[in-house]
Amino acid sequence: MSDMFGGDGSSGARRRASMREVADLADVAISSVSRVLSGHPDVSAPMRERVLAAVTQLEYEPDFLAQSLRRGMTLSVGFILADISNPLMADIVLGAEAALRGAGYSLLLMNSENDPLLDATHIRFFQSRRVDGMILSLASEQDPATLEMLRQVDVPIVVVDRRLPPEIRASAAVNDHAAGMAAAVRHLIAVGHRRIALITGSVETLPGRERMNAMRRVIEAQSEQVDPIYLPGSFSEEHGEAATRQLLDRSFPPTAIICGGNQLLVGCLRVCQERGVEVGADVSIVSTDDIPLSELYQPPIASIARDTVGLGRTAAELLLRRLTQDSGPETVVLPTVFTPRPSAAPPPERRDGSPSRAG
Amino acid sequence: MSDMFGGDGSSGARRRASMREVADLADVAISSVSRVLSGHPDVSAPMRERVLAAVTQLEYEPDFLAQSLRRGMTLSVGFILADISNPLMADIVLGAEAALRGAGYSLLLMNSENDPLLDATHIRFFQSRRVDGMILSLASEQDPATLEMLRQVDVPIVVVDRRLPPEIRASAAVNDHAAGMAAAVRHLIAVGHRRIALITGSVETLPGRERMNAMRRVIEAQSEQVDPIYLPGSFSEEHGEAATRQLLDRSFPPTAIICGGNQLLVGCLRVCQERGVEVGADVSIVSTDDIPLSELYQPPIASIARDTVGLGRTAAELLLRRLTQDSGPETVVLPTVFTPRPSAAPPPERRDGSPSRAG
DNA sequence: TACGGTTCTGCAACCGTTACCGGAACGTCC
DNA sequence: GGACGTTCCGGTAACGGTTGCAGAACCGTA
Repeated sequence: MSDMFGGDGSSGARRRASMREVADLADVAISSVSRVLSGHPDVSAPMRERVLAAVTQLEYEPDFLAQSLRRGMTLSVGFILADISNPLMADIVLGAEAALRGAGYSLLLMNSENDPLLDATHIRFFQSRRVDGMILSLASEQDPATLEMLRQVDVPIVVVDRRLPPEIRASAAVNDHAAGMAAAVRHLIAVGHRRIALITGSVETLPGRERMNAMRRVIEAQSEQVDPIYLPGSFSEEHGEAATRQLLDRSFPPTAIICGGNQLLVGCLRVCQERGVEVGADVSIVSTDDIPLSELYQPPIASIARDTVGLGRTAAELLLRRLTQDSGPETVVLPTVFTPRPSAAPPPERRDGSPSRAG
Repeated sequence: MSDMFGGDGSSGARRRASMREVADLADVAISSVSRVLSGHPDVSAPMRERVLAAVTQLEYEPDFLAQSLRRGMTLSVGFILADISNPLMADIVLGAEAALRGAGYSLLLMNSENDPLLDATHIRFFQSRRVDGMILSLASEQDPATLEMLRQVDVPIVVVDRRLPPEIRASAAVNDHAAGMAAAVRHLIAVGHRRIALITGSVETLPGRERMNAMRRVIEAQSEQVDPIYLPGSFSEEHGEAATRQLLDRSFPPTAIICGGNQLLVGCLRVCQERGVEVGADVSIVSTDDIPLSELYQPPIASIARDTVGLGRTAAELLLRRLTQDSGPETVVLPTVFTPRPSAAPPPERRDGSPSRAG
């Protein structure tokens, strides 16, 4: 192994050179090396030459760790989300990572597995890692431990699709879930549905709450008599399945189901197929957060979509703004759009106001 | 702001306490605090008491940065992948992150956007960040700049579904793509297909190469006359679309298409729908890397699946083994399984004179 | 009492940088 | 020629920890 060190320098793992060695080789003080590398004006041309020559000869590269310790910033951002395997989250990370990378920051990623306790643990962990900021997609907006932890945080925070008490001073990148949901519900009512179910995730998150409220408001404002069914739970395939089963088991099942999340949709479709319920005929389906499945399914699934990559990018930009300028917390609201597709069709003929499946 | 510091300690962002302050409060030397916290045996019970009391009172938490600098390890792992928004990659990250987190490590994530140049840049960057190890899913196994960079790396490397020259001494977590692909091709031949196309990604990655080679081997070993078409390219929806178009435009289009990647499948299905080509009837389709779409599509898509989360976990475990014990590089091969589904059906009757099994 | 052996604690160096401060060298002007 | 201002550079104290080493205090024993 040791024969690899100080070899011809063309290959093989070499020990990293430190500033000290550069200084010795260039025969200058260590502080001068620092000045040259950080672009300080007080350096003469000849010295800069000598130092840079030594730097290239030794392939010196500054130690980020030491720099961070000294400068008091790490150029890293902590990112917490429930589950990276959710394509929605993955897109958000994709957008955020690219934007942050462009600004010289890197991303520390942790999954909370939808557990508020893990959220709190991770936040504390990021603190001791000295991240310069955090982007959070919390499992719950209401968990006391998490909120208490957040109050202790002394770096800028940006939440994605969440709303936090103002004293936490978090910026927020959110979607206007109400608009898309309202459009979807109005569409369903317009084509004739009178019994509409919403399967959604935790009401302790902004999307869960807003979608439910928006649907409720639309239905209340409507002159016709519409019968809503709300089934909040978790953003998981399991809840999608269980809720759908429960809906189909009712003596008067809904004629339309809105799935508030792509995992819920997967569970819902699985049960529909299992039971031989024909989507777009026996039951209409609307989903949120377009995934390939919604576009390519037969019939294509109507959905309430949004620019998820853009959401991540926006979150990163909000954080960068707090990091570079020291502005206060801001909130950016991005649109959602409802795209009607054949899965949202008129309900089957009613014969007696009872179970609609003609079989 | 300053009124928040040193307040009642119940909330608000406080300045972090340093070891110095803990030592002062407990009236011991700073080194004693360190010993207590790191579980050194040379500490008397009364001193431990005093120190721990001070620690809780000040809510002291050690600075990871300083510890890393001193100890020479950061407990962090760099992870490079092409694109986190690919569910396959996301699952890998999910598995790896959980395993690493369990061992106290955290994940630094960067997307390479399928650009080998970015791979090289990120690797260098991770070096200066002093990560303790790297997990890589490289855009190309053959890019000279990347390989040269990798030779300079002095921490353990694990590649996911890639193979590197032995002098780089990387561990590898790979799938046995050949087995699944061979089973799929044999199945297609058995049900009567004689013109089979493979749309796949870059041959500069292990899955791309292995899938192609496996198909070639099966066809050569076969007694019947089978006509293969290979369309390597990139793992993207665009390539999936373009390749499918090209296939369908042929005067004798293939009766079966194998998509070597979920993004390719999306592109392929999109074009099939666009052209009104009926999957499982006009053309059979097999895909790799099960996603919800393959299971729920009508007809369900036959696929060559694997445990992607397990792949990520395995990669993490391989890395941990190198970090804790200092064993040499190892390779772990995980299975792939072919699941026949209705999308892989016998070919339609031929009119062009070539043999066909009368279904 | 003198001695050796434990057990505990503090000092100080060090990890690799940055930034402040002071001083040397030089030029300029009266 | 002395006072003063620039320009450039080196020394050194941090940043917040860890750890080898030396020494103090205490014990038992001869």
